[in-house]
Amino acid sequence: MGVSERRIRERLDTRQSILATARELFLLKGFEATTIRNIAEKIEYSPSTIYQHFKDKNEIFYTIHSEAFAELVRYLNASEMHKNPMDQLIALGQIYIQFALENPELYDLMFIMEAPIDFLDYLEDANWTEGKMAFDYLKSVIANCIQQGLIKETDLESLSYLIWSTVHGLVTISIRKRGLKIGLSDPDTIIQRSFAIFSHLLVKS
Amino acid sequence: MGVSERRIRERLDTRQSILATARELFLLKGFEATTIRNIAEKIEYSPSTIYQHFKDKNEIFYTIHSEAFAELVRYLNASEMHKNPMDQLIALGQIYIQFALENPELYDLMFIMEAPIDFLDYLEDANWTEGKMAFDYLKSVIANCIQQGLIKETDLESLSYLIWSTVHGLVTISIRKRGLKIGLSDPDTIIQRSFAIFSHLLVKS
DNA sequence: TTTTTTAATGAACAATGTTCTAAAAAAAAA
DNA sequence: TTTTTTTTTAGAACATTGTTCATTAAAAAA
Repeated sequence: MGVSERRIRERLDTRQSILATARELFLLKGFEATTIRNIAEKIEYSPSTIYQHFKDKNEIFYTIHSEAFAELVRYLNASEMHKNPMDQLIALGQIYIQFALENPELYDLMFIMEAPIDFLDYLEDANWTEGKMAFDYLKSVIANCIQQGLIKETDLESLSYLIWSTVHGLVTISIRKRGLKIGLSDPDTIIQRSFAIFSHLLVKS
Repeated sequence: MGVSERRIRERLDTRQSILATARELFLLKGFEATTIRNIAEKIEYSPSTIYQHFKDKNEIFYTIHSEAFAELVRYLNASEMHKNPMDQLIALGQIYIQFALENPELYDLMFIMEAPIDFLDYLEDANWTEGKMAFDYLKSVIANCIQQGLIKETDLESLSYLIWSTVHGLVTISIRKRGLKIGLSDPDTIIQRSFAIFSHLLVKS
C-alpha cells in the first residue's frame, strides 16, 4: 500500500511550502525582518511545525542559498551561445550583473548578507559545490581568452578573482545603496558604463 | 559661574562614552548582535539613559558611520606624498584595501551593512559630506592621470566608479567570507595580486 | 528652605527565536 | 470495530530584544 509514500510526499510538500514562503518573505522584507511566525502564519501552520522540518532559521537560509546558486548557474549558461571566448566572458559579466539587478535580495542573500555563525560549517558540507563550480567555469572561459591571445597572460586565479570582484563591487555598491547621494547618475546606467570600460581594459592591446 | 558649562561637558562625556562603547561592541560582535542593554551595562547606566542621547539604535549607527569616514579620509591623506598622479592613484587603492583589511568590521559598517530604513534620510542630511568628499578626491586624482596621458581618456564618473567598485569588490568578498571554500589562496595575497593586475590594466599602453 | 528643572531609573510592552509538553490525528494492531 | 502505537500539530512558556512612560532622585535656582 502506498500509504507511507503518500506521507513522505505530504511531508515534502509542507517542507517545500515553507521554503517557498520563506524565500518570498526573505526577498520581500529581508532575512532578519522575516520571522518564523510570519512564515508559519502564511502557510497556516503553527511556528513549532517549522522546527520539525528545519533545525533553525539558519538552515532555511542555507537551503535557499543553495537553490539560488543553481538559479545563477542557469542564468550563466546562456553565455554558451558565444563562440568567441572574449564575447563569452563579457556576456558572463553582463548576465551576472543582470542577475544581481533583477534579483537584488537574492543576490544579497548569496553574496552580501552577513553569514550566520555556522556558515563555514555549511560551506564545508560536500553538497555546496555550486559556488566552486561557477567560479571554475569563469576561470575556464578566461583561460580560453588567454590561450587565444585575447587577454594578456597573467596568473589565472588572480585575474579571475579580479573580474569577479569587479562585477561584484559594481552591483553591491548599488544594492546596498552606497552610491547614492554622491552625485552619481542612475545606478543601472553607471554600472553598464563602468563595465564597458572594464571590458575595454581587459582586451589585449 | 561655569556650572552650566560643566553640565554640558558632563552630558557630552556620557554621550562620548556611549559612542565609544557602542563602537567597540559593534566592531566586536556586529551591529545586530549588540544590544542597547549591552552598551548600558558597560557604561554603568540604565538602558533608558541612552535614549536621552540618541533617538534610537540607528542614530548611534549613523554617528559612528560619520566618524568612520573621517578616519578613512585620514588614511587616504597619506597618498599625498606621491607626486606622480598614477602613483598616487595606486597608493589610494592600496591604502583603501589596507583600511578595509585592518578594520573589517568598521568597513562593514560603512559600506556593506544593511542600511536601516531611514538610512537615506540620514544621507540626505547636509552633515554627511565625507562620502562625497572622498569620492570627489578619487575623481580628481584620476582626472590628473588622464590629463597627463597616464590613463586612456574615458568618462570620468564611470571610470571612478569602476575603480572604487573594484577595490570594494576585492575586499568585500573577503570580509563576507565568500571567497573561501572555492579553492583560493589566502585572501590577503590574492587581493594584492588582483589589485596589481588591475593597476597594470589601467595604465595606458 | 522651597520650588523648579534636569537626569536617571525600573517596570512594562509587544515581538523575536526556540523549546517542551500536551493534544489531536492518523496508522497499525488487536 | 476497538485498542494501541506512532506521527503530526498546536499552545503555552522562556529568555531576550528595542523602546516607552511614569516615577524617583538629584541638582540648580529662587
